[in-house]
Amino acid sequence: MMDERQAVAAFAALGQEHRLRIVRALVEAGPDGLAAGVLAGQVGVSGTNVSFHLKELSRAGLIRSRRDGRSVIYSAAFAGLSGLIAFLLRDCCQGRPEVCTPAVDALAACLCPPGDTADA
Amino acid sequence: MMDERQAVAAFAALGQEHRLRIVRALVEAGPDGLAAGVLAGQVGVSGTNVSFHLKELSRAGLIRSRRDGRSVIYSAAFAGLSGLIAFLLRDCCQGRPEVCTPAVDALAACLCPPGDTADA
DNA sequence: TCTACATTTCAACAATGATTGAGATATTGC
DNA sequence: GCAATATCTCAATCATTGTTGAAATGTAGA
Repeated sequence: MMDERQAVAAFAALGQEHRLRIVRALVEAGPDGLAAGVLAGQVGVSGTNVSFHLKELSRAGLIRSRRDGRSVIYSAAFAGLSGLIAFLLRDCCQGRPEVCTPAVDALAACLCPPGDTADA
Repeated sequence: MMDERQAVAAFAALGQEHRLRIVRALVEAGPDGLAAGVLAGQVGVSGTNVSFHLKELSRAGLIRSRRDGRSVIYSAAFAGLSGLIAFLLRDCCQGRPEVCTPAVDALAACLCPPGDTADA
């Protein structure tokens, strides 16, 4: 369960043009992810700069990385994204929990495939 | 449909301890909303400061306000929140659109009661 | 091992954002 | 109109954050 501190860090991470583009590119790319250099080109920033932003996003628990040859491949941490949404919308369902709760759960299930845990 | 500029502004607005607390309090409060003074007490900041943050959140389209007597009542802009989530997750459903798309739509429908439009 | 490639670390600067207190505006009841 | 309440605007200060270039690290192939 995500706490306030984590949620603030995650939203702040997304509240930056280049980082939001990175996350969206990774969400779109799916579990296969993208190399740091590819992301730099796609987002339009230098290698140094993309590395800075990727580190921020990792600290916020929104992306994860794995090394593949000389490249580092980044991918979206779907559990982190799902937890963030759940945190924001917790207790949002006054009088209509029968609609909202299943929707949040369905979204979490969709975003978070088996084996993808919240801890990155 | 929310664009990148709006989404960055909205995430940046949520990426601040006091503002995130304000939004969560308003989400929890539901459509009735809360007065600025009540929010200041609940979040733990001065009146001057809560006013600054409320303005930021309004600019980001995440809250709306109405005057009631000498108080100004703020409430969550559920359409804005829903649009933000949809923006973040657009194209998130490689191979499984049958799961993800309905979940996003259901959440939007839950958050956005009839008559609550995105432009605030 | 040597060279090329991919990414990260580091230090410095510029830009942006949060907080505060004093004063201004708007609303209500006497 | 006057006093009290609620909120907002403004200017100044302080802290955080984004960007850049140079140098360091790690990896693959000749």
